[in-house]
Amino acid sequence: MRRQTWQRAAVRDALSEREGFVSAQDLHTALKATGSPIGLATVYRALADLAVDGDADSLQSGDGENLYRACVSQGHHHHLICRSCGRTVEIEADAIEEWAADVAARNGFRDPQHVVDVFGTCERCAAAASACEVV
Amino acid sequence: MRRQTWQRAAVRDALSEREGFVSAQDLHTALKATGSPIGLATVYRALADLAVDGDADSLQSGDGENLYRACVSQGHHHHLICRSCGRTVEIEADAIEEWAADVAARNGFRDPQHVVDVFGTCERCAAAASACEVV
DNA sequence: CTGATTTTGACAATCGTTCTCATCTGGCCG
DNA sequence: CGGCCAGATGAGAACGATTGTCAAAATCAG
Repeated sequence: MRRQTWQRAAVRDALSEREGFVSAQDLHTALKATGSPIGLATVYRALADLAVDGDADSLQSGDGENLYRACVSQGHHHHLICRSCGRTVEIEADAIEEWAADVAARNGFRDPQHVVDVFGTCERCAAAASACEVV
Repeated sequence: MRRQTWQRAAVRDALSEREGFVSAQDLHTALKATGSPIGLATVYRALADLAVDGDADSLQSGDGENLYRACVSQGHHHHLICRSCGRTVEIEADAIEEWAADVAARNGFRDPQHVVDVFGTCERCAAAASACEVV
């Protein structure tokens, strides 16, 4: 049975306060900053649990970190992620689901799962970045 | 300028002998097994170079490893990967490219990049696995 | 061949994550 | 209410993949 502890609640709350994906380390740092004596290992465990329960989404950043995000829609969906600020838009695409299933089936693969995420630079960051670029 | 060394060639060859994705560590082990005194750091560097040059594809496995694979088609494409044996099928999907670009544009995101990979269990492995399952 | 420059490789360092284990605690039962 | 016990916690060690360091070796242009 899964127990109700203030640590889990703290992790869940901290996660839902963020707009985009956060790393476990960041979340731990943030929690510590608020005075929580929560342990790093606990944050990892809580996040893993949330991900399993479908309350959070996880993906791996390019540099070997696991990122987590509180999920609004419970079902299967994908993300459009700003590579600069981490802001995230949830997207649904039945067409993709079908395509993936179809491709898998056509090649004799069973139990298709897919990783579909789109990265980009959101308007806000694109504007900020172009101001700095040495064009 | 990039110099031509037997180590790079060895890595490239070892990579193209494999049918699916391999981790840097595996490749290093395999090379060592053939008697090469090649160093681990060198394998990592060679793989990173290959990936940059477009001669190899890289992706991250679920458990924090970078996997590499010699690429047949040079252009942009995706993969259908057997989660059990690592066998890989290259797939192209213009529809996906368009969809990704469209989604990005509709949400005001610039420079869309996407991660689209399908994992499954290939026929061979599915057969092998079902034989073991405690149904 | 020679010299400049890149590459190599052994090993240490780093970084994210997981494990260990003693301790604590939530939730259920009497 | 009090006790019990499996599950949860946390400090720190352990771990595994990757990257950095730096002297020695190898490559290539002239």
